[in-house]
Amino acid sequence: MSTQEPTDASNPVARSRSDAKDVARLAGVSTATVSRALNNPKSVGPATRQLVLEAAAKLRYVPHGAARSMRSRRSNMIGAVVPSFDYALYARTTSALQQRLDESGYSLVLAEHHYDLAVELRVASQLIERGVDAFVFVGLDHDPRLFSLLEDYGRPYVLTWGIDPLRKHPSVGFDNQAATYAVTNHLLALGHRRIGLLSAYVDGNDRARERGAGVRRALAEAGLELNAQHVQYAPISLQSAQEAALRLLSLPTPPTAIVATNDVFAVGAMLACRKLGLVIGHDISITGVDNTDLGATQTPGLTSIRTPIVEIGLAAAEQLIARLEQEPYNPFQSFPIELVCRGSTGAPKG
Amino acid sequence: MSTQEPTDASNPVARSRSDAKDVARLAGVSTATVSRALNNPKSVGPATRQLVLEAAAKLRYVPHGAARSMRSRRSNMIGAVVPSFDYALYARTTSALQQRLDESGYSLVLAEHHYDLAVELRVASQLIERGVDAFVFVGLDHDPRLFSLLEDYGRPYVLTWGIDPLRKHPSVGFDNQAATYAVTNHLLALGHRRIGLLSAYVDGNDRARERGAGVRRALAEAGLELNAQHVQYAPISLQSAQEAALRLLSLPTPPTAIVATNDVFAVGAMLACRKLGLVIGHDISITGVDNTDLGATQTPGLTSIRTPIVEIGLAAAEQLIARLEQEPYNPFQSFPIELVCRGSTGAPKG
DNA sequence: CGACTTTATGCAATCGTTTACATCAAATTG
DNA sequence: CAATTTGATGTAAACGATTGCATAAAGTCG
Repeated sequence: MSTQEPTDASNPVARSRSDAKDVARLAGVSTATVSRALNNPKSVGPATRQLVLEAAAKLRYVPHGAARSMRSRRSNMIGAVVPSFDYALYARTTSALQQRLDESGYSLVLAEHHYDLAVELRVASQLIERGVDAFVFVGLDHDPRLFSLLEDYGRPYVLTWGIDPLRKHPSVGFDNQAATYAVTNHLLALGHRRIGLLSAYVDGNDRARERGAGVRRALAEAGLELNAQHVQYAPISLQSAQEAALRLLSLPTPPTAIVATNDVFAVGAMLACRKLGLVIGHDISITGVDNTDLGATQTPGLTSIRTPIVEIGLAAAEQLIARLEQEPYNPFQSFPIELVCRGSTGAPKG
Repeated sequence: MSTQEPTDASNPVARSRSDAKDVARLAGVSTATVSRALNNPKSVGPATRQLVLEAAAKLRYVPHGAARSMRSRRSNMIGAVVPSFDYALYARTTSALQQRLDESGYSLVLAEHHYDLAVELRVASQLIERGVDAFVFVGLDHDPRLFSLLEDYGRPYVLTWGIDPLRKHPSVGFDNQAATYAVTNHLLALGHRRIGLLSAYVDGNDRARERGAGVRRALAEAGLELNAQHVQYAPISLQSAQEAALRLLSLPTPPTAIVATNDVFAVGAMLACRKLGLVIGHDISITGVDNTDLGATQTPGLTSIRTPIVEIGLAAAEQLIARLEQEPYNPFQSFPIELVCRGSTGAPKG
């Protein structure tokens, strides 16, 4: 080891570790050559390279990333800021993202904001401090200061789960409005006329807003409209979705079908129906969005929209990697969605 | 800005940003004072502090973490290495972990190893390179070289989802064996004698191994044993669990109850039963472990074991923070579990 | 074979903080 | 009030890589 201070007992982290100097000494070369042998192998002679590689292996040398990123201004870390992990969806997208990044030697730094755009701004700044090279965000709604920050610090980013209609911010996703438009038309075709909407809060949540708009558009085209009483908002949890659905179902003239803006809400609604003894798919129809296992395994199965959960993660990773490595990339990527019909929808009872 | 190079066009990351020198200049102090004002406020005069804070705010100063961790040998990043995120469980634990870390100013760096301990070793080394101060791992089974690496680089760590029986490695979790022991006894009490086991592969997976052992122990105490034919192993996915369950159920004398080592397997088994037209809770009983929403919302509800999913994440975070800040901590923490009975279990048909 | 190119390597500056040490003014004390 | 302590600030040396530039050795060509 380079330094032999009396092992710094006050710091539980720092410890003996071999550095480039140690490797250089053992290999009988300079630290410059060590760096080159490791990062740009073809720039050193084959014999030297071999020597360095062996020395590095023998010393179990792990380069000091902070030192590297200080000089090279790159950390090889990507930050992902998602609303929440409890929501299995973002976990799956993030998993795909992480895998793809790992393949290219990048690590993922993760943060949640729990649907609070101010928190999002704060954690993004924290991640810049940690040195992440680029960002993945969820959704199109963000604090304008977030974009200034990213601009100031020159950090590439990509928005996910939606496509920026103004084509101002690179984004990968799909048409959220089309998702609920499709399920609503499906319900209309079955004969439903009184349709309820179970939605996440729309403030700062463009996905929820668009999904609500999809319902309204489909209804409008059928000459109907969404009764204000037939709309309920709730935080994303089974429990609160269930409560919200109960409110809908206890109305004097309850809807014959409930469109939920995601599968969690839909399953919450199913719980409410079971509690009330309603036969799902017969007494009432329910639809979700995202086609998760949670919905698919219900009895009856939940009619839903397959969304590009994994594709979004992969595409986001690939776009950022391409940008960081100065390769061509497609800043706007939209994936198709698909209606998946299961037993939770049927003709209205009357 | 300190440097005014012709904006380095070859690097998509680096850009203009203000540094401590800029803040120092604007505040009319030295960089040392800037650092002190920001990190150890009471070590500078109140007027100076104010001046520095204002300058920093005006310049939207974000410290350069790499430079800091280079000098101070701390990155304030914690690494979490989990098997997979697709499995909602680890996502929830990680979410809790992330939140608790965030509260104390730490960031979470994430990696998955997909049940491959060699990959785990590789990503851990990668995270050391990124400079993480401490680690969270899942489970007790690890490559011995992982521990040498952590030792060499002096990185504190905590194992989760199990308690090291040898008390060698700090760990927070619960008694996995007790979980399946409890459900098996529940089934035995209902009168079941032919019990099947649906398990994850046990290689490198102590949780699965222990959960299998719990079943065997309960059976042994009842003078029974687990028929080799009645054990099926599968990767963790609904699809493969369903297939494995179908194999169990197509035996000449199929089990009257299936203990799954987790809820995903159990729900997979439920799908298999539905496919065969078996009435769950009557023709066959099924149990899971972890008490997830996926199981709880099935019809009938899945009998399962509530495990400390969130508690583990919080405790892991707290232990590591305490260690990093040289405060007392409890290296071994075991949480209670609880049997949750629902409709998926009942007396055997015969 | 001399002039010139190419290739491999070393030297040393540099990245942006933190922090030990030096300095100086103000406050405290016998 | 001189001596000494205290507190606030500045100076400059780290931290461990990367990389532009210099240099030396080897290869090329007319």
